[in-house]
Amino acid sequence: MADLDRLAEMFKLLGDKNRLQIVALLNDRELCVCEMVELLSTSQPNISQHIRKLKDAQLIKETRKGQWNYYSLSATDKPYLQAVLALLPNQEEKFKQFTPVACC
Amino acid sequence: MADLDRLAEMFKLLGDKNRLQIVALLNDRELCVCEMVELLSTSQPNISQHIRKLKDAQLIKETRKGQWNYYSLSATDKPYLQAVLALLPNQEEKFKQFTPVACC
DNA sequence: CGAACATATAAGTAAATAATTATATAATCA
DNA sequence: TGATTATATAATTATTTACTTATATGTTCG
Repeated sequence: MADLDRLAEMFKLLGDKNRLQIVALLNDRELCVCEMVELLSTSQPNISQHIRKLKDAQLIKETRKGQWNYYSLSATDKPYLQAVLALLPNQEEKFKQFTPVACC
Repeated sequence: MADLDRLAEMFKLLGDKNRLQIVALLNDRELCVCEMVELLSTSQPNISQHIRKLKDAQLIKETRKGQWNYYSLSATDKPYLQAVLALLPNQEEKFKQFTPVACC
């Protein structure tokens, strides 16, 4: 596949509000699924499915800690990704308003 | 709309093979519709519709020259766009293989 | 072991999107 | 003016995508 096509694939992946929000949050710190559910106010399966797409594209990686799956950005030195991360607005506010729920 | 949402919108717009190709080509030089039809090997209405989306988002601008509509990148100093353009692979090869058709 | 919890996956549904086909508009030129 | 060319728009169809609901898997802990 041509460079341009792969770039389009990446843009498509990031061209979703929820997925881009996940990437932006992970740019600050790693998170488990239930934290993302809280932060994005959506359902657990919805988060899990977006995560899978990001993982399939190797944008994020998973580390299990007990019963929790934590996710973090993977290969931040990967071509393109660094440039994209630089565009993301800071997510401090999101975290400030965030009161961790029982699960995590 | 939040910064992040607008960024997602832009990624979605660029997350299409054909539209990204158009932007990449326009990064080299302005083109009329029939040239894009040739270069992308797709139908004229298909090109026109992608162009409309790019124009609505003010990524490209139109200048009519006689019966031809030429398009070029608009406001290349716009936030984000410059960073995105820097990621685009060079399109020289595409132009080399391109033999302009009767129309233009 | 079995209940409770965290997460993933599968199946189904609804909405959005791209592409095609058909038609309209606008400019040129004989 | 009428034919031709370039392009836009509208209508339709097909595909893709996101989301929901339901269920399965894996871990912890009594």
